[in-house]
Amino acid sequence: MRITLKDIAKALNLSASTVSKALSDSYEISAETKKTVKEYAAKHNFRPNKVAQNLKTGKTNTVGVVLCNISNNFVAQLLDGIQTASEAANYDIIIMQSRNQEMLEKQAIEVLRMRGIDGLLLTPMASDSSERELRELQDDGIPVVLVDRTFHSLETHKVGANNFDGAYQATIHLAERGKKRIMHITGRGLGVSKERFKGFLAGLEDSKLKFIPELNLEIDYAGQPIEELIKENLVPILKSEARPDAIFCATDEITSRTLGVLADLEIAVPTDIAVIGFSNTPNANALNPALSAVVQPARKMGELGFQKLTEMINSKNKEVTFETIALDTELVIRKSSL
Amino acid sequence: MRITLKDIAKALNLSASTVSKALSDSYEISAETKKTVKEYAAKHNFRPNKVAQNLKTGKTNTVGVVLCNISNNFVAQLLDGIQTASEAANYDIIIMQSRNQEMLEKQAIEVLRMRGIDGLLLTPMASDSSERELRELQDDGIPVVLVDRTFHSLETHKVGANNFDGAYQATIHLAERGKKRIMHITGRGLGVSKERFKGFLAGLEDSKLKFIPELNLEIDYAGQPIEELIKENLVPILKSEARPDAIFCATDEITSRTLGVLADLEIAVPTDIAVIGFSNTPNANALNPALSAVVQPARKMGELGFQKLTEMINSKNKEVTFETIALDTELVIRKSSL
DNA sequence: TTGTAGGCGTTATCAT
DNA sequence: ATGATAACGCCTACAA
Repeated sequence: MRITLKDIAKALNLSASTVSKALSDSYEISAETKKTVKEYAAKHNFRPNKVAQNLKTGKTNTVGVVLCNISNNFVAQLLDGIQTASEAANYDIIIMQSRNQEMLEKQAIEVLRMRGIDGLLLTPMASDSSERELRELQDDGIPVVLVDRTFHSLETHKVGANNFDGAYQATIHLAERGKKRIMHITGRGLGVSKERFKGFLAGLEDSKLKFIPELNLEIDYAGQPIEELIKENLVPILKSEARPDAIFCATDEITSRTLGVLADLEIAVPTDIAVIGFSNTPNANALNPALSAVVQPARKMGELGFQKLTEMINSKNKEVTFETIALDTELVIRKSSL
Repeated sequence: MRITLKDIAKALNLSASTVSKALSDSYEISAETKKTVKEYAAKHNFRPNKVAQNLKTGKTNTVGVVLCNISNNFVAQLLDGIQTASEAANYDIIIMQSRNQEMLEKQAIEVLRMRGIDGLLLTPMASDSSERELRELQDDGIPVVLVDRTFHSLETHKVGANNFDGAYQATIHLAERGKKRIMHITGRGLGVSKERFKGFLAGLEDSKLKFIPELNLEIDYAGQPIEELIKENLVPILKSEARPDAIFCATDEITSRTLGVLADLEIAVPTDIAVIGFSNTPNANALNPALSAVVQPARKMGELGFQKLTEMINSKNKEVTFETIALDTELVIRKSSL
């Protein structure tokens, strides 16, 4: 069984407090005692009970991370950045998924709160999701930083990508390649996609292209089989007069799926239709064809978000002015848009 | 600030213990008192402090999950299964990544142990990684279940895939398609790949094909840029007499990367070389070309692993005979191997 | 330099 | 039906 402070104290004929102090290298304790205690502790593989420590000190040295969906490449990379930063700062992180369900998001926040964390990193589902829970957390003195979804209404630091500009650049690129009829596919109700749509429109405008309503497709993510949905919606458009010569996909998931659909339909990309989209897939060049993509600086976003959070944790009760940071995306041109 | 049991007690002129009992619906408490207490608690948004609860009861209702690398499709799906099962069982899970570093694996286990968990789910890095830490956990009465990497030496329940058979089937498939010179690419030191290699050899043998040593490539995962490594090693082989007419890739990562490399080299798949491999990518049909794959039942594996774990948690001190379960893989034929 | 006592928030036991 | 008390493992004044 696990050994406790008391056990050590008893074994060495010391008091628990002496042992505690010895282990934390208190100046009050003699070198000799420290040595004895530490040796004994090491030998018996003593580990302080964090639960008890937490209860006493109120500090957990742990940051909670609630992500919408770890399977997503972008999110996985974001997490990677968070983890890198947390290791450097010597914090533990507890990861939870909301799986794009607001109930689970709320629940995850609650669990973390009850369990004890020093701060929370969150990619909120919607612009006002879990607001109450988040405010309560803040009222308890636990800072929150929002990542990716910077459109959320909570007042705090937010770190995301420059979605407008990413979409703008991709659109300009297509226009420069001579595309005239550019389709836009996005997910319904995703906050980030709003900015991307604006960027798309601005790109069209600056390229003297008109926005074609028939070529604007909004997929409802909630209805499970995305690929089916895309296919159902896309086929009639491709057969119609409105047939596009390029597609801009606003999200990671949609980009890959659209490519899959086009491959299924044996539509040649980019010959028949050029494709570009937001995507952080690490396999862009194994896709059919190699994918031109707007890449988000996911790792950096994670690191920066974490950094902002620890800043807040370590500067309690100071007044801070909150920032919203939009990191630049990168346009990586491969074959699919040429 | 957060409200505590005591606060409620004070406010209602009750004792803390009465409040505690009322909230847990103890039969000792009158309906009326229960009602008052619960209403007050709800109104003031009381949440029991789990840390204190844990300290007292020793139970955490939490399971630790240590995964090697969440970015991997297979692992992400595994996690999905674990999470589904944990939600059903009303357990919280704490996810940590070992990122394929044994030190981080040990550390993650330690953190979880100190923090308090009722059980651990682990995809161990190597066949004897973190053995001491795991045994200690078991000695503390905290059960451990190993997932995916069933070759680990710890005595406990293990849930993985039938790697031998998956590889065997893929190899047989290639042979049936008339392939004679089948290459094998795998990762160095990955435990699961050993079984897969055996299956590959058995498949060759049963197809009356000989194993060609020049067509056996072992990639060292640790050295970062996998794609570069594959390319470096593959190019000379493709130019040589030994040129294969098919490739069997033993891991998810290698499969995607190999496809990317072949695309870069403008080698036509499957015309020039057929490809099949272990892969759980959700974008198999967006790849170039649509990928034939050995798919692992990742979600099921996660669910089953979690289930085994809760079984152990709830049947403490009973003697159990440990099983090692090998779930069947699925061979999904698409274009790349035809 | 070391020890004692009290408390973090909860629950369990034993009174009342 | 309710309350007082102790305890979980640790930390920290304060006392010795």
